[in-house]
Amino acid sequence: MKDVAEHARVSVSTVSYVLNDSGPVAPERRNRVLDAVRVLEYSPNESARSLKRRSASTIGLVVPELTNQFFATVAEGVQKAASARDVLVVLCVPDATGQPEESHAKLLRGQRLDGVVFLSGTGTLPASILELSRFGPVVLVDEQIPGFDLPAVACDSRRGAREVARHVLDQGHRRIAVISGPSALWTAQQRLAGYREAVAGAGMDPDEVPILVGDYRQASGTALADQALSRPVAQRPTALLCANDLMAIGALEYCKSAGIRVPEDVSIVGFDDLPLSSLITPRLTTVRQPAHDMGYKAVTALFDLLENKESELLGLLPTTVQLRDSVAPPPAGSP
Amino acid sequence: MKDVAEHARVSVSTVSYVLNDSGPVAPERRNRVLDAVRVLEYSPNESARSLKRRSASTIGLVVPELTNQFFATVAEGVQKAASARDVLVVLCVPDATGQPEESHAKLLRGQRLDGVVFLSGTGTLPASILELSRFGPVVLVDEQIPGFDLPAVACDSRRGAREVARHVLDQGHRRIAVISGPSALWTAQQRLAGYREAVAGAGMDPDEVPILVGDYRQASGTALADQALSRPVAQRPTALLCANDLMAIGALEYCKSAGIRVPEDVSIVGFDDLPLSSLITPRLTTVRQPAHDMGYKAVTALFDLLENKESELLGLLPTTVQLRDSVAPPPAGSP
DNA sequence: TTGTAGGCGTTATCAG
DNA sequence: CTGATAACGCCTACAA
Repeated sequence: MKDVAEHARVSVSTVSYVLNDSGPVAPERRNRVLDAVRVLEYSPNESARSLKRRSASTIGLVVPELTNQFFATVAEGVQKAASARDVLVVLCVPDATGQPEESHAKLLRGQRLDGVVFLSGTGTLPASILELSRFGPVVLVDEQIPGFDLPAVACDSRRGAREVARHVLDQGHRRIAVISGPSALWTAQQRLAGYREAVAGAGMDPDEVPILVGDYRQASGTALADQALSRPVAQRPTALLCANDLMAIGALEYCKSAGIRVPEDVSIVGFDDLPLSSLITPRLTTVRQPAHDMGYKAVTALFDLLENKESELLGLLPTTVQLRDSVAPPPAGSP
Repeated sequence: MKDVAEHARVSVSTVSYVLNDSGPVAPERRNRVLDAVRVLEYSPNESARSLKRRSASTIGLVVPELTNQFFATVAEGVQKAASARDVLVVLCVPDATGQPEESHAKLLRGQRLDGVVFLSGTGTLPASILELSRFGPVVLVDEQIPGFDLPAVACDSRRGAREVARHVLDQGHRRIAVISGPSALWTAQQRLAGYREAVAGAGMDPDEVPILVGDYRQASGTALADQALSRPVAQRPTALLCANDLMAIGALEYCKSAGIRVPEDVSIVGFDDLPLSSLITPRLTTVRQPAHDMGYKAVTALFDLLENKESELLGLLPTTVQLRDSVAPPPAGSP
């Protein structure tokens, strides 16, 4: 920067004024500065800037795994929103082993990050998030922590679950099983609640619907489908409500290997609308979440927070049921 | 830091010595410092550190899109390798619109990033990469720029392509078409070369194999499959060699909609082994690339570069053919 | 073994 | 409108 100042025959402060237009500069000298910048290919040292401004123009994105396309989509939304503000996004994939408490908190403590977008997804411990939020603003995506209202951007899982369940019930299904997500997760609770509402709405007793608790991963869908469907045909559920697509796909795999036809013998629905869900056979009936939007909005909310703007982004984003091929009326002869 | 020094009744330099063990400190005073750190929850300001050390302990990861699982997997490898070194990863998804030259170069210029791992994938302009590499070390993943040997971590696409093509030929296929990737891309060239080698190896003339050039995206697979297969059955290819899985999936979609059975009427192979490729029906025969490894190795190479270690990671990583259901012998009666 | 002081590249304050 | 100058928080000779 000193070089630029010399080259332009002005003082460093003038250079600074020009670069941030933070002060009045005579047009002629401003041009001299701009020229010098170009000639010398100067660009300001961002570390020094952060040091002085006490802000890093960088946010963190905590995500359990990128290979899950839902997370990847949210991440893209986050990235877009951040780069629209000229802010960098640091990718944090918490190590499965080890104390998340520490590793997360370290992120914000060094002041390299101004805030964090937290995608808890497969059930990180609330403790580690709370710890993190002591050191700076944190916005949760797709999850909430009941009792601690951290700012969160989520969507109306409950409504989506209710609607997709209603669709299944409307087809005539009465023997239904739920493959739920980890019960500690808000989304899993919401979806379950939605399913139960629909069941109640159809005049059935929600308590009679078997709930199998999975972990949102494909393998658990397979295992639980086995568990749900391994019984005499007359008692076997004719529809499986899966709390996410990955488990639904696992269930589909199970059915394929067990010779159970979908949707002829059993209907299956998922939740998330992963891109691959419309590629598999049968195409999965599911609930679309605005994943990209959620990421984008989370960043917006984070910046509002950083500027004390008190933006309550608490309104839930809408979900939309995607009707596809994995649902059909129950086989003839089932009650 | 001054606070810590006061609390521990030592000088700031002692604190610094302790924190980096960059100087001898009496055990008793060291403990006092460590205590103070804990009590005050002190952690060093990383911006100041970077400023002084002229290195940010941060690398950039440029990736065309995260929703592509191949990229996501590489990204996870990058993340792992970086966090093993306590280095942050900044996610850069170049804006489709706008000058990549500028936006990329900006990354390294501000010295917030020590280096960049560049995942060119769907064909970013070499110019923008070259521009970037003027300002700091850049390691390419999965691509090379012929003529400019930038350090690159890639895998042996050519061999994989040759082997999978040979498998198809071994099944008896003789009317074959290739759905290739963008001809500017090294991977596309390599794969095409591999296919041609296999064809020549089977005693056929490679120049008689029709080459349809796609863009590695699903839609182009669909369109080109249409083009390749819309002809009298007697002349229609019995096998499609697709240069990546996405296009193979597109081709599969086309076949499904056109009532062409895979693999009974036409065999299809892909390249990449995306997780979803074994989920679709029929399960796709394809070539696995060590995506995670490539990401990991790229970071290793980048750090070697940063330390002038001259690590030539030019050895190509191995690929492995995944035999699955989308290939069968050609229909009876085809030459 | 410990402390003091200077500087890393910017920005902001305050005289001119 | 412009230019010295003092921080920002840390590291590191160098001196004690």
